Amino acid sequence: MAYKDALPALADPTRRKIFERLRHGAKPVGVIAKGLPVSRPAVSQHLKVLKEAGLVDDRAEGTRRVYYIDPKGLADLRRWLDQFWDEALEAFRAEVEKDHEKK
Amino acid sequence: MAYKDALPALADPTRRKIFERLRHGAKPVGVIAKGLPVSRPAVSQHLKVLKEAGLVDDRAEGTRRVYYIDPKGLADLRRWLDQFWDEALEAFRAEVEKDHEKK
DNA sequence: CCTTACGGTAAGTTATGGCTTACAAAGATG
DNA sequence: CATCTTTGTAAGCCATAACTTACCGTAAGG
Repeated sequence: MAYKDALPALADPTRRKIFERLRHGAKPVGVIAKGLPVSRPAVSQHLKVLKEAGLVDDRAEGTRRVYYIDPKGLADLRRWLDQFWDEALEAFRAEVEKDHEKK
Repeated sequence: MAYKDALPALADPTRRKIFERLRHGAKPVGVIAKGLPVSRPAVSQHLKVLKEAGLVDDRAEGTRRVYYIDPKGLADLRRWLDQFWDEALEAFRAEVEKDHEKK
């Protein structure tokens, strides 16, 4: 069910940048925001969306909040995609078949 | 590169319904629209977005346009996701490690 | 032909979502 | 304890995206 949240979450370019920045490891909000073309509060809001989608999680570290990728959301997305993949490919083969018949 | 179009395309719930309706085979616009809570022109607009994202393709059949899933867009999305998956999982393991150290 | 069925496009409206600035809370540091 | 750092939240603004109705082109069929 969570892919319904993950897809909109990853649809936004800025949010994708944030997400991709965490690919190699955890980072506090300030570090994530540094270099991005939006304000730090904007980054906080994006992180909230990503968290609600199960794509990231965070942990307190003093006054900082360290964010890292949560595989849960990614796994849900993969599951949905894979389930689709087989059926869609099969249907596509049938389509190509029809196309060739026409000629 | 096309995953950047595929993600926003699949982020919309109505568009996902349309896409999922084509999972098992091709359908003309009218059939797709039937049962959906939006007007037929809206469906046409959604199909255009899906097509530009490489997620569907269409073929003329008399006065009808038959739409079907194009594996191309789906494949791009899978590739992006898989590439992410390995690195993210590794980073997550390091995270859990740190968590346990704290205790 | 004339009409009917089908679907794309244009124009306009409205809701949503991403951004900003301002503010508040909570831990570190002297 | 005062202050500084780091972050989340609130309120408001604005662009965009999803929808509607109206219209047009095109193929089928009497």
